Amino acid sequence: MVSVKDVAVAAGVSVGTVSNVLNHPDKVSPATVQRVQQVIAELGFVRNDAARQLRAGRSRSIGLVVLDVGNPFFAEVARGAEQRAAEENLVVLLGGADQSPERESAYLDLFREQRVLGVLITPVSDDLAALRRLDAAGIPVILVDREMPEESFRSVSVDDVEGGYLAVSHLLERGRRRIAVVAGPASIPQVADRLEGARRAVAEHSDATLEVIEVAALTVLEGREVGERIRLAQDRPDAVFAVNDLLAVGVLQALAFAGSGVRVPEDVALIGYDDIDFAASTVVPLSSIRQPARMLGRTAVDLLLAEPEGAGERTIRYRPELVVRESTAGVSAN
Amino acid sequence: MVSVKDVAVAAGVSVGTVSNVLNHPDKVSPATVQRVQQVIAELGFVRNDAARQLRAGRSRSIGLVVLDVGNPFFAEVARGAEQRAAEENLVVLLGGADQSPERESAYLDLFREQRVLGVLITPVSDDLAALRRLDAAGIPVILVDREMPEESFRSVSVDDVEGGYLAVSHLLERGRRRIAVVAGPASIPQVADRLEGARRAVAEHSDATLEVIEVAALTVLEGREVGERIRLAQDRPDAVFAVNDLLAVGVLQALAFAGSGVRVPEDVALIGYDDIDFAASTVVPLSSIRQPARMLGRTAVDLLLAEPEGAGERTIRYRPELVVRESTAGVSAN
DNA sequence: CGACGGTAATGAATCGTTTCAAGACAAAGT
DNA sequence: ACTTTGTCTTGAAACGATTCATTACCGTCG
Repeated sequence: MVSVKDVAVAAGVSVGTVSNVLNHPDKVSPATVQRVQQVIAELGFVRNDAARQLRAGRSRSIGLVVLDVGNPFFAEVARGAEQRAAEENLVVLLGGADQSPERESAYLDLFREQRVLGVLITPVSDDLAALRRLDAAGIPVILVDREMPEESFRSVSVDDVEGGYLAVSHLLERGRRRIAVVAGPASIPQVADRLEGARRAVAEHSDATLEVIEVAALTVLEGREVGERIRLAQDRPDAVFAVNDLLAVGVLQALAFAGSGVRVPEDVALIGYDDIDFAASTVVPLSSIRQPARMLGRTAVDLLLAEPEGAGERTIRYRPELVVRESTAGVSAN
Repeated sequence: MVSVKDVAVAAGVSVGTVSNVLNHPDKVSPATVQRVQQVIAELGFVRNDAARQLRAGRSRSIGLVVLDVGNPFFAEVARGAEQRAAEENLVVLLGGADQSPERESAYLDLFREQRVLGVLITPVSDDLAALRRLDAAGIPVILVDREMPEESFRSVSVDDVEGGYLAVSHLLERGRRRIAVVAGPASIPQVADRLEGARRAVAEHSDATLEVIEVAALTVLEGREVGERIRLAQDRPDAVFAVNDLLAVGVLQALAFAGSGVRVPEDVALIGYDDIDFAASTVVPLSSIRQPARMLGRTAVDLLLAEPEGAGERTIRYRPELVVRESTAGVSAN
């Protein structure tokens, strides 16, 4: 494997000069730059990043740990982070925790060994020890889509309480009163917050009721099962708020097939959360709460790169946005 | 930041011994191991992977470049690769090319600088120069979901010609004769092969016709537009084969909404490709061609890790499998 | 009692790059 | 002619972990 030394010899210059051609071409005479680059091309020299990092003391990469790579929302977040990082000539190491604290922790260890510039993470576990340890070791931690007011971590998130409130208020405005919320495990803070928002909206209408249906995972399949139960229920709700679009899509499939006897939105209105690309194009296009996913990724990188001390915001919170489509369209059922 | 040296001093041993505790604990007396590990814990020492790599000459990571991280099929492939890699204490660097040759090439450069153990890739471009260069530089390249008989790269793939044949044969068996194929850009080899398979199946029935509808990208949105056109067409086909599930879902949405005047599968049968999780739970559950996505990822890693010379297979080809659901169910329309 | 074998521990050399103080050289100024 | 200024280039040190030849030590055996 070709090293700077080989290049130096072949070009008849010192290793220092080769390095300068690579990193500070302005410090080297044009003729020399030319010659060295020629040799580099001929020999097919490629920098050894390990050596470079070793010298530099830190890497040029950022670690990103998300709950689930398969979830389009997080795929979007990752895209945003990558784009922003690329602009700074940095690289994103992407890890999917698949909801498992073990995998999350494995990635954190890895990132530590890699001396990443920082870690962007949507934590699964509530075990913050690992994160604090990173922080203490000088590796900044940025929380993504999660906030912890009492902690010192910087974060970029979307107001989930407001999102939940928006969703359910919208249903109420449409005249719905018997609201069901399909919620994932309450241990997930995003879920808890959206539920809280839903409760607040319902509290504003004395004649409205709220039923919470808890599921084990935020997947299409779980949503489908819940939808099935709703379809067959005696006292069917007239509106459903699913705390994530995957769940909503599942519910929709159970309700909206021909001959189900239930019409969406006429009989049951449905709203999801995240506004994944797919939501815009389900059978009955799905109303949803949009989160600026890509922006979340970009901003997380911004936050990481900002001067660590003082200056910028430490916590950025975006506001979610209601997107109305057919699944909640039409006049009130009442 | 704590280094082996610091640990050595604190534990009253030499750096060599600390290293041995880390890598060959059997060579060190139990008492010393104990003491050193204690100190490591106290000081919060974490190996610097850059230094380790530099010395070792190669890294412990594998590069994976896929067409699109957002596509559930590739998310699955990545999962498989990660699992297998983890078993060998290796790590997968995941890069999404987003269909862009530039991004693909950027990742390859990065992986080269990282001295990855090998690169698993589903190439976007036909420009193999970069891949050959990698190979020449001693970084093995494994093609994923793609095959190039005339090239020397090892590969793991699924027989796309057979898949296309299976799909369309199934439609023909159901009595359909006017087949439309919704195909992505023909420049994508997977697409071309599936189309080829479709042609072969049609050729076996003299009374069957095949219409090819080419789209620019393999997305739900594109599928939807095509579906719209099909719905309104004068001489509507009685069956549609979409070369990927995202397209199929799009087509389905344009056809299968209440009041569209078209029933699936009665009027138009529909089959997709990939059998993504989502396919099983669309409004009209989607028939599809299943590919062992996770296995593809696992096997790619296996291939990479196998003895480079001689011995094992160089090319592994899986067979796709027909999965019948409602979108092609029911008796023949004829 | 001395040689031997085996186990533990050592410390210098090494990987490939970047940095930086110092040197070489030429052009410009006095 | 001699200093000054500035531009290029050099070569050695440093980053942190691993390796390996060497040394130290202790108990055994002849």
